[in-house]
Amino acid sequence: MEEPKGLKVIAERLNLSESTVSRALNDYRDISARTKARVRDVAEELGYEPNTHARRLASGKSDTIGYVMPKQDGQLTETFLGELMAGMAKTLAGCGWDLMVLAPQSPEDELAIFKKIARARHVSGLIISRTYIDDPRFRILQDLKIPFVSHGRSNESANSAWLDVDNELAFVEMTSYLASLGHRRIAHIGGAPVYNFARQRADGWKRGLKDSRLKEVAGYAESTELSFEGGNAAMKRLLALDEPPTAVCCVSDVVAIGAMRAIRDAGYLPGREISLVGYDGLEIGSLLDPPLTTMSQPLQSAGSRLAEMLITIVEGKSMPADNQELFRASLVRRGTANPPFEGVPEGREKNRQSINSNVGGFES
Amino acid sequence: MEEPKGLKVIAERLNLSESTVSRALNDYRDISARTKARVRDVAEELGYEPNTHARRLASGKSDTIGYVMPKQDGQLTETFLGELMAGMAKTLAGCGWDLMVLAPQSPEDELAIFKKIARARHVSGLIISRTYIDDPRFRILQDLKIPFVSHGRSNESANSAWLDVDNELAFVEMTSYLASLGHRRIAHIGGAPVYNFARQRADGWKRGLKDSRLKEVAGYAESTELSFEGGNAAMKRLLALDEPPTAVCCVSDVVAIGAMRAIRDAGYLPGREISLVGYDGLEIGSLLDPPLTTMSQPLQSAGSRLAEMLITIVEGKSMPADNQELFRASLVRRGTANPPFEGVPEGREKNRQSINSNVGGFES
DNA sequence: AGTTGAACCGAAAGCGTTTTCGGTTGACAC
DNA sequence: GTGTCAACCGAAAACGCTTTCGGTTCAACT
Repeated sequence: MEEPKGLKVIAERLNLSESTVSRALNDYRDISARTKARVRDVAEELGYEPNTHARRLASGKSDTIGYVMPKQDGQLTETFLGELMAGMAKTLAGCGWDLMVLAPQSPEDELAIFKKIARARHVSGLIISRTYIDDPRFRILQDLKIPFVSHGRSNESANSAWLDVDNELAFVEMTSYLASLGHRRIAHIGGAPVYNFARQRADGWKRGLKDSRLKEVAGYAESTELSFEGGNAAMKRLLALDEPPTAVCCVSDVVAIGAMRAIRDAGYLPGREISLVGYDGLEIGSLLDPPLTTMSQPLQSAGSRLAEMLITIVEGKSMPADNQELFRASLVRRGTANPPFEGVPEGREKNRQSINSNVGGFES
Repeated sequence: MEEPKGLKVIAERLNLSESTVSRALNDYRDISARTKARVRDVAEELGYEPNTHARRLASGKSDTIGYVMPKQDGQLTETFLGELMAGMAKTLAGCGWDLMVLAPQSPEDELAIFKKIARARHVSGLIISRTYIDDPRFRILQDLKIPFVSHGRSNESANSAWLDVDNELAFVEMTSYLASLGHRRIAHIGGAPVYNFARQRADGWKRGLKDSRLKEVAGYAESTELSFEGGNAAMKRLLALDEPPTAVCCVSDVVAIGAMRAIRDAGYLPGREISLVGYDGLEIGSLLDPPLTTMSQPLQSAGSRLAEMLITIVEGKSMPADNQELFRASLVRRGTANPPFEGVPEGREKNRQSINSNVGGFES
């Protein structure tokens, strides 16, 4: 009853040897075109599919890369995971590679996983994300000789492969944009300084200020956790200053949304008394009132590119250090960044309420 | 230079045969405890890690399950992917299994993937999500004899394994809750009727009406796409009715947020003139003003459970039909569901603005 | 003393590929 | 005719593990 599979049957069918069939299928060039065609036909007809494990055992390759999921510390921050992984899986599948998900439960667990991979080699490369300024994983992976590319840079990433968004540039642009609108008191709500992107963004803000010949006011550099509450609390601190800022660059959309809340609670309107720009390009930002101005980063394509880079590295076609790419974020103008407020009488509030709102108006 | 690995070295070290070592490591019971201990010690010392491919080839098992990603049709809907996959990966890793991501680009592509898996058997089971009322995948997978469990039911799921949230019950509760607040005109904004969950939720709404002895008003059953715009448009249609509803059950949080917008644009306040309940428990809902009342569903645990179920099925320890589980969603009371509006004079709007707001007030 | 049967271990046959190393052709030139 | 060189293909050895099938030993029971 069990229909025998494998190279064997197709070899017997054609009076060829298994090795010939194998090479025909793999397009070796010492097999005649005619034979290749015959083999392929029969393979097709039989619905032959090579046994992955046998192939990988024999060839010593695993054709599999792993994605190390960042620790789950919130719901919103993971919005990008789906897109990123879809991008990776898509291009990997195109090359016949597999995507394996690794979800370490702790740093020790992560290390154990790395070590296991280094020995078993059933995964030939890794993609890591959420990099720290000083990220031990870079050294560990290099020492273990596990090919990898990181989504985000680090102090340790000089010789390794990475794909990053130019966070600094994004925040330079963001800051300059606010300055060009006329703002002179521009603050920054940043993330925990262990994250590399947090540093980059803070640096960008500083450079942006400098470019616009603005001085960094004391107390304008806030740092907080990447959450709604964090943004909320940081904004409150900014509002409590003697001279509160008129515009704020936020390290993420979620933080910006928290900040919006604080602004509202203080009796102001985000985008009017205080302008605000977020980062991430979360779709949800466009549903707010007013819709959140933000910088959006490419995600699907990042996943796709990460996969491509890793494949060429694993296959030895390029060196890690030759695979370093910077993507650009782009400004999404919505409703929370406007010229500085000019003390319009209270009565006009109603008219400004839907300022720059980009969501469809009421029709009927 | 190449340090030889494998069972061989550890066998030689102990003057044992490879087969004995293998069985010792796999805890066969015809190996003495003493031998097992010795073997384990040496294995430990050498940092031995079995070759996954060889093991899988020899044993005929793959210890891998695949997760079929839903088509990417939006950003927000994928919020749950990260959590779900983390849950799966976590429990799989606990059993030494791997999680592989499959991202079909089209229905045909999906079918091709299924066929390939059926032949190559390098993945021993699948988890699918986003089920349709009539979902061809159930039959296909059964015909191909690929073990699977679905996250969500279907008309075809009677004999297969699934894990679902009791969508109907959730919407019964949601509707009853609104009725208990005093609402008598309760509408529903549902999703595309191809999705099984959309039907279940609509059914729940209807049953909830009946339970509360309310009649289904003509025009109160809206159906729309699962997006902000969809919810927005549907709500507008409801508002245009001669007798608009005083409360609306929304098929998802995103749809509810769109509906909120329409309510605002019509000059009303969500949760005052018109109450609203969403579904999904998205964290972002709590950041809105007023914060969105919603039903939240478990996600991490769902992923975890899905994985567990699939493993027992793949290992033949239980039948698919014996693995059908219903989770419950729970009501998250926030600010958009309140007793019907009693025509309070316009002036009081300011006071009601932050009704039931659950976000921290202004302190300083 | 012979039989039985645990308890423990080794030999060897796979598992389904890839890949190395030759071997056999036939053509073509010398 | 002998040599040479492509062009094709087969035999067989890996790859590193699992698992079946026996074989030996030794205690315990007739």
